[in-house]
Amino acid sequence: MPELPEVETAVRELRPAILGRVLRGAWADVPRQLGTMTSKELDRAVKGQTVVSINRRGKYIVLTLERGILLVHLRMTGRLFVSVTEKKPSAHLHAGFLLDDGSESLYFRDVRTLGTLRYHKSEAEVKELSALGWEPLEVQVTANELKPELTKRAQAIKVVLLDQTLWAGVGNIYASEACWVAEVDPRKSAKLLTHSQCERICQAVPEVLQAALSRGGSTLRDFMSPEGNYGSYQKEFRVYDREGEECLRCGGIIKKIVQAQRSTYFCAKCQKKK
DNA sequence: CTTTTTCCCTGGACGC
DNA sequence: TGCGTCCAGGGAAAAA
Repeated sequence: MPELPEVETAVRELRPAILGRVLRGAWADVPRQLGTMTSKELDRAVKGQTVVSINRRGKYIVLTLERGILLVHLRMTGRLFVSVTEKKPSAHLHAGFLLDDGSESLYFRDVRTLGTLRYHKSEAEVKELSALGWEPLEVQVTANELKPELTKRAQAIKVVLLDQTLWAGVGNIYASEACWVAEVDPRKSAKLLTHSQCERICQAVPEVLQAALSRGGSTLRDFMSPEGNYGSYQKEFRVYDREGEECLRCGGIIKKIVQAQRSTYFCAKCQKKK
């Protein structure tokens, strides 16, 4: 569930909690989450390094250390938080980083263990980051810039919005919401969008993400920020998770369909403005 | 090359 | 109540 607003919320709360602190060691108990590195190698790699900065790129959390970076992706159920070091890690804790004198740890909890935790010696070598597209809240993309990108793609616009190489950080919830705000049919082939529709998509994507961020993100099932807060933007969803309910703009009934194996919610009555 | 499908994983909801 | 099935969805890998 964590998309850009949820990841940004996590980074903002984590920043004052871990900036400048020294990592004294690390452990992780799901090898798959570390990629090719073992828990022992991770421990050796981070030991003694200070956290220089913590930022977000797309849905990735980038922890910059003195001699490397730690790349964390929360995927569906991942959560980072700082807490008193536990003698015996409780349920669903899958990685931990001892801080300073060891009395506190930065923990990674992940029920479904789909999240990833990767250490790299430098940011330059990380292809996951270099492949990412525009940062929606940092660059205001214009229709003239978007149009040629969409012309290359025959997929439905909502599916294209999920492509991290276009806009980084847009996930399933906000892709549906953005299409509603832009009054664009999510099923429409990206390359067929009019100039006006491109303009509205360029407006809607950052607008929806910013609004969600200002509410601390959305909590549908299990998103919880590092400080233990729930997001509240789910109360303002216009289409997502509202199948069968009335459209707030035209009174039509919100439909749920499946696109690229994921749910899409939309109003077939009013999301067709040229 | 691009696009689509599969897979990873657990817990909660639901039908019988 | 208990058991089986489906679903949530991000993104890499495999398949088409």
